Amino acid sequence: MLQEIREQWKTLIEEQLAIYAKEILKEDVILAPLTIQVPPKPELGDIAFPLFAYAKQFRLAPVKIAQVLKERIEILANRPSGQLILAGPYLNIRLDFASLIKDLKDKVLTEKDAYGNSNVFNNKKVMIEFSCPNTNKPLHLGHMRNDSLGESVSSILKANGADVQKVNLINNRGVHICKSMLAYKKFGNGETPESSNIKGDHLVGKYYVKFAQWEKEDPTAVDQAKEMLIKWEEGDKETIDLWNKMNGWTLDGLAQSYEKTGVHFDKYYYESETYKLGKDKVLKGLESGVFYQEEDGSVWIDLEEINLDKKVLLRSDGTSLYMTQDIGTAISRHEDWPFESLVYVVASEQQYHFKVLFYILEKLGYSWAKDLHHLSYGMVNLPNGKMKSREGTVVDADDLFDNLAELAKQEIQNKEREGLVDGLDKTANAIALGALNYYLLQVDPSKDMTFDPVKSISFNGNTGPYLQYMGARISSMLRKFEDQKDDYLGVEFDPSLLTTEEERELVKMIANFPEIVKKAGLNFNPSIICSNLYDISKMFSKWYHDNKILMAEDKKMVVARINLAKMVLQVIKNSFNLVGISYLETM
RNA sequence: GCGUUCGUAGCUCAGCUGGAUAGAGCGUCGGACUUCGAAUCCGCAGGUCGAAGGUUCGAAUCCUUCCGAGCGCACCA
Repeated sequence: MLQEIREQWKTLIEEQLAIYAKEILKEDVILAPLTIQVPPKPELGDIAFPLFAYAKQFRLAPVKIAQVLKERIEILANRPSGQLILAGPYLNIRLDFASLIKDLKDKVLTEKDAYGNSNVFNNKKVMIEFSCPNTNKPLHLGHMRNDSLGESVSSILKANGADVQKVNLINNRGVHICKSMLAYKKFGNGETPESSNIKGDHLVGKYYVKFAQWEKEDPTAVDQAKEMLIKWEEGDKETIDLWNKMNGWTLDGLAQSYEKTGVHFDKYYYESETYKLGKDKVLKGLESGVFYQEEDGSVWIDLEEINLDKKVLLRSDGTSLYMTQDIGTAISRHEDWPFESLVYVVASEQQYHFKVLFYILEKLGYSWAKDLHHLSYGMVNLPNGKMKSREGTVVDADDLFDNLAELAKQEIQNKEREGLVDGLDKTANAIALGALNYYLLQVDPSKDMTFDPVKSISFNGNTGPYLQYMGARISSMLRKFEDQKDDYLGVEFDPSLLTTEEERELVKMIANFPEIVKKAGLNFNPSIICSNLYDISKMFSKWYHDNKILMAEDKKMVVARINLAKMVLQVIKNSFNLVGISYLETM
């Protein structure tokens, strides 16, 4: 809506510029397209068109160009709504708010949860892979950033009209899996999650750590793990049974973590099921000459064409590697669901891997290799550096979540709101999750971020709970209004009453929301939604603080402001859905 | 060494497809609740946007070089 008005003005001014140019220069010239901006201060209008770019061609000061354009446009009968403002070298527009608000209210309150959605992806089939845990240890903070991003980007793509399929890949085979199995076999004494009362994924993780200790004492440990992998690939019954048992424990534990953090998938893939296809494809590629074999039997690809070295695809003992199975996984995915785009949400440390993977698939002749995309996100670091499992500095996902939920619970109790809230634990969990998702998503995905376990997650300021609190306050106010609804029968909505600076800013933000959703979708970037969400919440908060809404003296004013609050709430709720924050009516 | 990403306030981050005076939050200090929810709001202080050149009417934003940091370049995943 706002976008249409901008474009209309842009077109009109460009037309006038062209006419003006022809008068001065006596010939047709190509003019640079007009740029659209937002003025830095409200009194300068709502849309800005800088005219510097034309000064040279016109041989006139931009201030003069602006003046002439303004005079000429003002006498035109047919022009878009709004008023022209001269601001030096800028030609600005002040929007006609009354008509904008009227249309906006109808649109937002009719479309409701769908307000802001677009169809820029035009039903495109997009598969998105994220999470991808190993079955040898529990989830940590790094996985949480991955999960938050995966869920959020999926929601954002759906809101932009994509047909999204969320997939997970369980990394359940490989030497690292054998390590925890071997340690369990040696030191486990038949311990189970039930007997030890340890969550399955944590129990398996315990033996992965144990392996690392044992490895230091026994130099044959790694070789033993490799032997186990060979046995596993041969289908040795004892090995497979142990593998099944321990994987089951881990997957149970992961399922619980996913449930708590609101992570869901349409389909699960398992490396154990895809690596064989990968192996076949590598051997076929060897036959067709895409790959080559060393004397020891290992299979390689030469990456000289893309200025890289060479990469091993099958070990000399014939077992598969990470790359081998990823080739198989991609191929079987395209067979299962012929995607038009496949997005891998994987940390930036694997950029090399994906560059090579995409190249290999292209060399193997898959035309869809060009539709593969690595959504690379930055590392989550701790104040003193990287998380290291060996140094015990890994932030465990379950612990972190539980601590946050506990803090939220205490906060509710401190405020003596336990009885007012819709379930203490339920609300505390929703607050914890909102805090976590917002914290992880507000940073540009491509950038590394620092997480301070002590200070990072607060419930005040630019945080998830702040946003939830704004939602709850609006919700509370609207409930009160509904209770007194009879007092307002027949009072019409009058948009011309919304004239304060905050009200105008709120209207603009509401009107601009669809653009924000679009931008977040095209850039695969939830942080755009986050900063917009904070901006509108903060603006609402200031407005609410300085103005009476439900308590306004005049009934018409109450109705006008309540409707604006409704629109703000709708945008906040729709934003919440895109970044994994629960909307709470009370908190 | 090669590749790649990044350097913005004490800390954590916006702003980066060039435009008007570079913004938030946290932290410090100070103010605002008999009034729609104070998990709130307001104010003070805090910046040679890593450095130097270049392109441009205009550079935090684009280009080059340098300095500094992260990540990668495994028969690990």
